[in-house]
Amino acid sequence: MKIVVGMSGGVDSAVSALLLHRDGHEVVGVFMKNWEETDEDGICTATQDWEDVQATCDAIGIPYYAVNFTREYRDSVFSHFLSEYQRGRTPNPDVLCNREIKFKAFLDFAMKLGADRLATGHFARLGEGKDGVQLLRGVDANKDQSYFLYMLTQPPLEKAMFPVGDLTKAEVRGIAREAKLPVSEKRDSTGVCFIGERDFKAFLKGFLPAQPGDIVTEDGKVLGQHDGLMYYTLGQRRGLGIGGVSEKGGRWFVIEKDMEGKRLIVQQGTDSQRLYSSVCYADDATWIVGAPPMQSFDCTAKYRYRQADQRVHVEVDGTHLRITAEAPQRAVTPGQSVVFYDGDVCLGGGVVDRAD
RNA sequence: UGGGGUGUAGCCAAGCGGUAAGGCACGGGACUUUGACUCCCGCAUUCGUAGGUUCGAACCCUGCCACCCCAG
Repeated sequence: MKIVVGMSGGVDSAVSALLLHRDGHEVVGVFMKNWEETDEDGICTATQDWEDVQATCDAIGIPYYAVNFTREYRDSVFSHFLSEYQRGRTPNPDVLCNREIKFKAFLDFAMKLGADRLATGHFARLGEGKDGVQLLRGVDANKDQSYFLYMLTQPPLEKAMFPVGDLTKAEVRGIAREAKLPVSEKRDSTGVCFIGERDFKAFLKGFLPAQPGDIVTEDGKVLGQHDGLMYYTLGQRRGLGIGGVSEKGGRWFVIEKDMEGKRLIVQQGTDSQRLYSSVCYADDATWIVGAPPMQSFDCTAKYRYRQADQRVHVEVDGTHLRITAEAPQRAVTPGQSVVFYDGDVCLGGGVVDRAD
């Protein structure tokens, strides 16, 4: 088979390419550059990553290319990301990036190159179910990335391959080390995909102008000033700059954003009941096999990446969902994705609109 | 300017003669392909200020300054 491997410059995709090459496939490494800016230090991290991809492909002995989807990324991921923040919500750009870029624009590109499949270094697995291809959690529970792939549907999944999905991170590093891949010891990357780690608030400020307002308690007492509601998210505590207000001495958390009044509402203490909710409503529901298991069903869910599985009941109404959690959930945040699982099978998910 | 009170890090706040608790904030790190949460580490040679008493004071005494309260 001819397989295009999306190479990020990291170990996971490098080992993915290596394993497929060893299996005798015709492998082509392709690097995506989707963000043009340099980081705070003025260094274009993409340059280093591209060099790592070249060195890795040379070490494996496969050809490589670089493609640029900067425009597509900006138009179908970043613009939405900004408009969501503008609305005071907290989007997850990476779930969109997977659907719109890696498994759409990039997949199309791979197909044009004549590839049969597109492989990536995601820690997730694919399975065969009676309703089609299943998306499964990666074997390494600690690194499972199926959460970020929940928006994928059958067409892209039929072309996808996740070679490291049934390996642990330690095994991946071990393979890279044995094969003497140049990136075997490279540090795992975090931060928004393609944009990377950076001072998030400062980054947003570069796109969304400051709109100051009051930081107030539930009963309206003004505790301080904030520079823009969009820079904060529910459940957040750092960056508020308020302390020692009362002898209680607890930490303050954001419990609500009053967009009209430009007020950031905070509450003291970790036990703030206002931060918890059992019922939430989500939109834009998507399902791996194209449809929900039933119109109403029980399963487990993650309200954010890496959260422990939560028992929930889901009621489906078109693309709208009503989700009831068995245990109250902390800081269910509009814009974030709720992703459903049945055991190791990722069913799909939706985007939180509001929580009660 | 009569009386009373208080002045400890950015904010709360312990300390009451023996050589500066704690919390919040903040900074750094860990964790992490979103944003958060969480965890770890750091954070006053100095206690409004100037003197004095004492082997030794943030704690005792005196002057001054600032703020608060009650009287005017």
